[in-house]
Amino acid sequence: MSARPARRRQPTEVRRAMVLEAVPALVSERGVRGTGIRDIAAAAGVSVGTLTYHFSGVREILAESLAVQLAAYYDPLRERAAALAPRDGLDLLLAASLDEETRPHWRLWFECWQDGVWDDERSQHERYTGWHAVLRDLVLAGVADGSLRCADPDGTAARLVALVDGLALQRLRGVPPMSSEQAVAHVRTALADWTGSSHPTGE
Amino acid sequence: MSARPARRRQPTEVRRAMVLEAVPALVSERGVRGTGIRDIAAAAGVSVGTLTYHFSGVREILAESLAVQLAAYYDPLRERAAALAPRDGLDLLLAASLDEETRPHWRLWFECWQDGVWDDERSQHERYTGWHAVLRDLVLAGVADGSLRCADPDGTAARLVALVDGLALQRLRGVPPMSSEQAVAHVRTALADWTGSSHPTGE
Amino acid sequence: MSARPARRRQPTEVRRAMVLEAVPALVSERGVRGTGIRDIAAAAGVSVGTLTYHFSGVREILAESLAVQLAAYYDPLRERAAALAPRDGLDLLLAASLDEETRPHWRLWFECWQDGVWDDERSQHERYTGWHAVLRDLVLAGVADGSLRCADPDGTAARLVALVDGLALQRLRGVPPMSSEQAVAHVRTALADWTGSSHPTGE
Amino acid sequence: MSARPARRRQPTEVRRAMVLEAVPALVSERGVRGTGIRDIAAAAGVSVGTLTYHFSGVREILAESLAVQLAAYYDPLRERAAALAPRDGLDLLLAASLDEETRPHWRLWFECWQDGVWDDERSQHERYTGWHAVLRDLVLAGVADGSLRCADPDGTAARLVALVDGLALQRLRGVPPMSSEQAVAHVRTALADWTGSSHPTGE
DNA sequence: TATGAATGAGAGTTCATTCAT
DNA sequence: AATGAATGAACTCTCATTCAT
Repeated sequence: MSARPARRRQPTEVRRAMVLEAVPALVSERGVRGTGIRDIAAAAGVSVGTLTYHFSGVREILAESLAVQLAAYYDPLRERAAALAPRDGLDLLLAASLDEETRPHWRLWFECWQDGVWDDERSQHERYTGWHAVLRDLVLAGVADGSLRCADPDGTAARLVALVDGLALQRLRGVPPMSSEQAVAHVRTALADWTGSSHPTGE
Repeated sequence: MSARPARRRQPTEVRRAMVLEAVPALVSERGVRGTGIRDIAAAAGVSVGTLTYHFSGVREILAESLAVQLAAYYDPLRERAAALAPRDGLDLLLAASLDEETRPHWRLWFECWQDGVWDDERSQHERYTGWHAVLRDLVLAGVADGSLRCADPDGTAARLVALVDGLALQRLRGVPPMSSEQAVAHVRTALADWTGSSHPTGE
Repeated sequence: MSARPARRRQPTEVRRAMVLEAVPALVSERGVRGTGIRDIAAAAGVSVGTLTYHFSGVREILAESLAVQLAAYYDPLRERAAALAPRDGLDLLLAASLDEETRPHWRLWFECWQDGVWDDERSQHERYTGWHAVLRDLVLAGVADGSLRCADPDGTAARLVALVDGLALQRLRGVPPMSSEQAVAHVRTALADWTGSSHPTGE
Repeated sequence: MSARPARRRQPTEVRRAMVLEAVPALVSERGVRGTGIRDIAAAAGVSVGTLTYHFSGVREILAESLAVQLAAYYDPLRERAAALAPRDGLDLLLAASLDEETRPHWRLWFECWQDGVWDDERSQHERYTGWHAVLRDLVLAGVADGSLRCADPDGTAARLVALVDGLALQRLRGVPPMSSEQAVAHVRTALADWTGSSHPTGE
């Protein structure tokens, strides 16, 4: 509508943040491959030159975007989980990983990983071993306080991570269709089977 | 006269098959994104024109190739499984899905899916509902013959599919590292927990 | 005038030659820096894609063009010189290096050298040590047959090369203006002073 | 308040001079082509905006820088030469043109000329006709005082200029390699041959 | 049926210049 | 006087597709 939004100057950090905000929706819609620097520029309301001024290139934009996105979602979640009893924290984390709103996260995640957006393994390692460690620690804590029973906490955590990944992937794929509720139910069933925990919400 | 003998003329179906044979090795090495029509032409020993003559485009080549590849792997496997007792057939299928040699399959599979190589959902649907149905039927058969105990065969099958997907994905990703043996052990543990089956090989 | 020249197919070597022919005029007019792949495409009457199909990139086009150009000019010249008496051959070579038509050659040469169009030193080395050797051999031959007197043939050749380069550069630069005739006269004067030879044409 | 102290305000002429000082080192290292306005800004410790405020553009910066640079080198040299006997002054000038430290000068010079950094011919004309005139005047003075013998002072000066240019070019090019000493020896040999002067240092 | 030269849109990146602050 | 964010045209190169042969 506006003829020209006029050139608004922003400090680098602000502009970077504004751009990064625009990316996930784009990637969620068109995929990493289909998201060019010109698309990002249009979505962010700036010129391509502005993007390469504030970022080293498309790769950095995507990588940063993903990192920001993941941190924004998981960090508060982890804190909320830490405030709960181990069994409840575990349930919260697993259920939240598969709820309706996480779709863009998973899409971004799988696509970035596949495209090798990260040259270094830092982020990947961080995300995965971090995620795995959080689950394992919660299982251990649950075992310690007697709310969970589990012979092999490390293996259990690995299976939970894989199950969540697989369910998320299937939901992303869309065939066969699986609702968020179904996915969460699946992971809760597995958790119950593996740790003797009954569903906290089912009480 | 010419030093280079003209290429042999082949009926379409023959030529198509010859081309499709050359693709998986290529994709396994360079990925779907890195495999161009020129690469395929060179690997198949034909010209690019020949490819677009026999196929509608690069997408069709990749899609067909994947379908052929998967069928070549899973069809005999299914038959072997069908010849066994349900519990053993189930174990065979799950273990085979994660053994060392399946890496190229998984790579091809994830990449093609991600890149949206299939416009129609036919292949995907076929693969996934087929795969899911096979597992479910085996679980049902095992319950029927008393070798397995399972309240929800459909849900169990869904969880097994997801777990296998997740484990394969993690193996592909490489962080944290997971051996084929570990992956198989994980899925066998889950199977035992969910169906009361003990590992056939562990007897 | 023609709406579209229609797409004419040419064997690679033919097309390459056609493209290479178009380059020197372009570079002579706009310089290496100002000559983009689009300019070359337009001048050669093909699309940019055609250029990158037949060449690995802009660098190769420029490098090849220069090599072809230099060879086309100097090779016959060398042969003609070889057929003459040493003193006359030397004179022919020096005079021809500075005649009117060599301007594009020099332009191409200086610009390509400066822009580092050649990564390898092959071409440079070939051109310069070859050129230097030819002159030196002629001086030596002239000394041998008594038509030239020269204590240091190698040094004399080096000075002649430098003088020709410097004169060509000045003509290219345009300030102060120097005609081809003046340049040739200068190099003949130097030759006479350094070898005791009088001008063959001046007799 | 701010940690980073605001840049000192400077009168235009002061700021211009400060910037121009930073350029030659940059160009000597990265070449004219590789020197962008951002590089200059960084090297001079100012922002890009400051550069375009004080200069009309990058061309002007390079052109000015070259002019300053050349003047700084040659003006004192000319004065020193003027204080000597003509023959010795001539020798000083020629030898100094080719000594080891002049490499950056020549590089700057050739690159700027090639890139057409100067739109006007002012600087070029100044440099070249000035240089030529200085040499010619020294030859004339040498002839007048009997220390040199030369029938055509103007032509001799032209040849000396060309020879120096050619030798400098070859040294810059690096193939075949030529030391500063060799280059100076060549020009002295030529000088001796053309003016009957023996080397002042050889006495 | 087979070829491979030709195409051109689109990719990411560079960079001198502009101009609001 | 000084800044640095913003611009957009121009660059080279990629590549699936087209089509004359």
